[in-house]
Amino acid sequence: MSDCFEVNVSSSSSFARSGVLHTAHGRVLTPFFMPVATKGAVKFVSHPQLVNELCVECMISNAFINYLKPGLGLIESAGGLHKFIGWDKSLFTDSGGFQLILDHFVHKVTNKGVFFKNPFDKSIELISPTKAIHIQNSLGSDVAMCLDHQPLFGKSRAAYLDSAIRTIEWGLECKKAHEENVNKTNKHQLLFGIAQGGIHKDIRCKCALALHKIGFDAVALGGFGIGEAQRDMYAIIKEVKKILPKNNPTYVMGIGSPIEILNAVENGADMFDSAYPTRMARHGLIFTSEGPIKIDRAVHKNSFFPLDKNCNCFVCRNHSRAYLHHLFKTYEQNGLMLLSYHNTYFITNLMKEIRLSINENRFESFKKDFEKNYSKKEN
RNA sequence: GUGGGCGUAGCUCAACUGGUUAGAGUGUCGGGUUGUGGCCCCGAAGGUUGAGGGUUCAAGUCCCUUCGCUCACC
Repeated sequence: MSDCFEVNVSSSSSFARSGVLHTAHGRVLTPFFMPVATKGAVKFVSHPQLVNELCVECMISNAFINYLKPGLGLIESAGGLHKFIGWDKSLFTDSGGFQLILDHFVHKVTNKGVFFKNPFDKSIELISPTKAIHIQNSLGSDVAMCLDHQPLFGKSRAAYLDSAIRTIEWGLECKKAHEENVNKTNKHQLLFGIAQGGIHKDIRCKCALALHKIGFDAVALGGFGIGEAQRDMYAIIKEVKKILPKNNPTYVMGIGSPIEILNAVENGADMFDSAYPTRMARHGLIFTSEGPIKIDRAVHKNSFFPLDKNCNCFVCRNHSRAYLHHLFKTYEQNGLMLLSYHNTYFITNLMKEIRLSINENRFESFKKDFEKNYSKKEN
């Protein structure tokens, strides 16, 4: 366990806490949410918007996807992923392990690693845990994630146990590769392990503890948001928190809906990433303080109200639902841009308010008020 | 004017020699979407088969009349 994370304020009535994550590209206040920049860009949200207007301090890219295109050679020539994409703040990379559950990427999985199908030339290639680390070393991200293994939701307990054991074995290999490799572009790259085990508390806890003993900078929780009940996820987060040191930054991977984030924070989560806010924006589902709305619904066609009357983002200050409905229904790209902007603002603003409420020791009441408003369903 | 072709869901089209309750795509209206995908998935509504008459146990389908569109030739 490194000293990359420190807790500042702990809630007196829950596991919620605020703190700071230190990376080679600066400090990130926790709890925070990372927008997903799979190919080095958040879909439909520009870097200037992220930095200047949305105050995003950290995002996550995908090592495997960048490895396929444009390839490591080009990114190394540029001086690493930060320089290639022009991002001077903290940057995580996901190993590509999550793509394990996507049929069109995976040929087969063995103890050696994942045999991926390259979608561009149809070739099959082994991504071993070592290879996954070498790729992320080359990219030079601030935080590299181990290659992990997760079954599809609903598999047997035995399947979850197998994947947890495999994830630990792969974690050992990742740690070894990370220590041996002389990093070209980021000498202070952190390495996080990922605990698996589905909703089985004992498997999760044993997996998390084993990973902790390997000596990662943090143990994250993976494999959520794929079909399990939300209360099961919160229970797992709480159980894992109990057995890991207080200064383990708890990264709950793949989670991004407002209610889930609030409950995860209540149970001790410190960081999140998810394509959910931006993907939902592209699909027309918009977060508002009074619950999610679908902008393509006919009810918004003649509405000159903003998406969210309580939101202070550029879109809500300047545009009506009628306009955004029109852009969305006519496939105008600016519609996707404005909606993605709003959803990203909504989540980053939520995180800001969560941090503030924890620091002022009123997180529970903030959460209660938010949830009450969010379930109004008047939209 | 003469001859041919075509009129079926909002739109584009299916329906073998007449034979269950006229289907599909798209669009419309709902719901889903979480560590690549601008997609995709699920459900619902929507038809006097241009109109009128006839033959038949039975007509979107065959016959007659009529209206509309279209092509060719005068």
